[in-house]
Amino acid sequence: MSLRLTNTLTRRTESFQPLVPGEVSIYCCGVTVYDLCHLGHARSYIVWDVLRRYLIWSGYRVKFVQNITDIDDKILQRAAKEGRSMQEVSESNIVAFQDDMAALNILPPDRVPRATQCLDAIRAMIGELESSGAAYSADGDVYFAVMGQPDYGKLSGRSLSEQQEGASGRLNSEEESRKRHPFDFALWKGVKPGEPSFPSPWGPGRPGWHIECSAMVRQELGNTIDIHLGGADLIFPHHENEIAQSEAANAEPLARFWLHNGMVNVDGEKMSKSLGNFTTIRSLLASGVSPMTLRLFVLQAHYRKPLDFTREALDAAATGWHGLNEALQLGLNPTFTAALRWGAAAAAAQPAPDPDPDFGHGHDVGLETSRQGFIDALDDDLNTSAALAVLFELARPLRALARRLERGSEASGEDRALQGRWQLLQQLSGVLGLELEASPSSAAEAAIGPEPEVIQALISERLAARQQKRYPDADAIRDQLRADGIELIDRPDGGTEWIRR
RNA sequence: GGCGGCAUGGCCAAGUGGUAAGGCAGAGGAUUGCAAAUCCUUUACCCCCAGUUCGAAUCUGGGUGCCGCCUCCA
Repeated sequence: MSLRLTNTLTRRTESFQPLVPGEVSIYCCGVTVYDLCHLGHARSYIVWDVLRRYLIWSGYRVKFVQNITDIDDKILQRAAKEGRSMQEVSESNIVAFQDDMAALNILPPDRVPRATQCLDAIRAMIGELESSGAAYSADGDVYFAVMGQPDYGKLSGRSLSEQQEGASGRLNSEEESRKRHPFDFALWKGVKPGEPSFPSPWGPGRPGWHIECSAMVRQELGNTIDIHLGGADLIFPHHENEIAQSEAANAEPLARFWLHNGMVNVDGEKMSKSLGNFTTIRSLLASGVSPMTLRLFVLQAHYRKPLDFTREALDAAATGWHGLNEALQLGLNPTFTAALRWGAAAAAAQPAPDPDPDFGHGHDVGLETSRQGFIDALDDDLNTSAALAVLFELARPLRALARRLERGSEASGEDRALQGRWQLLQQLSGVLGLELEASPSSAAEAAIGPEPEVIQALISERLAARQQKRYPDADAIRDQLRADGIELIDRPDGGTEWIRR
């Protein structure tokens, strides 16, 4: 079996084969940088990051382009409100966006074109569309004429005739009156007083929203790309219009596969900047939600379905990630690897660039089954939920082992034999971008709570109480330490360990 | 009004014809002075009605509820 993806264009799940064998070209619609990114953006980019990592892991050479819209009405509004220039607003939000993406372990795109840096390509394409009659200019604006495109609406499943009535009610603004058809959209907007502008054959102004993507795709990746990505809210009008422009200009299909991710909902409603019901990525991270928890939260649902954002679901993901993290610690924590005699090879193991076809041959057959289960899951239209189930099953004994070692147990020969399982878990987790984080007992958290000397003193006190069978006193000490986040573990040999929780 | 999607246990969520993955939470047992951890066991009339079929959560028709897009939005 091979990768199958649900293509919005055909409304079917189809077998994916790139145009050029071994190479995949991907364009992903990026953000308009007028504000910080929220969980909805995180979902989208996490999901596409997994697609990209999976393709790379499968052996493809992937070229991944993602734009940044740095000129737009909203940015101008924000700039006016804050007394800053459009560039200042864009720049600060671009930096914040890139920080957020890095924090979420999302691979940076190969190319990140910005609208303001692609004006030549944009103007060239508008010029072509105007010359061919696909677009027309009107009072310094240039509009795309949808009536000239017989297949307009093929992505979103709308027909112009059916939509006309509903749309006619919006013919009120000055801009609308310049359009020949209500669905016509601006390729170039003539400058208005007080706005920044760029020169063009149609007079000073700035590009419309949709044209930048068409121009960038052609410039960076060519006329036809393998996969075009974006949120489901972009299907209409943005992607529909991209198709119209690109295909009118190039006379070739824009993209072979159109993939769209579902929205993040809050109380059953879409999280969005305009509704104001959003939680930004950085506020989530600042509130103590780990990046990997966020990834797990997102990947537990199928990418095309709506995902409800609730505190409970996030907490469940945090606990779930904690368990996976414990298993991943096993091969990367020097104390554990020493106990298991796994050696440097284990610590150095990284996700392999390709699936190892020999894996499992002469090894644990169960591991090969797991590996294949993981591949089958992702091949099935990126069923990350099913892929995670494989990871959790791989992790279960590793996690148990890590906990036993943490509590001072000796490693058995059987434990040492789990190295291959750990390596597979690490490799597959990496495909989902789930990677080890500092353990909770890291230096930062160790600074909180009682000093080790104090704890030891209390443990001694408790030991005395236990020896005298004054159990209520002993338990009082346990409870007191627990309130301070310290858990006591009595070992069979009579010793007492403690860990911070 | 038009187009599209969704409804699975306490919560989240896979599963598209052969009686239901996984995560979180819960219960019982073993073990422990008590704990912790570990191990074992365990928790589903798949929104409703009708139909197709030997057999349906899964297909068809109808109904109900919810959501997205049709204006900027990942």
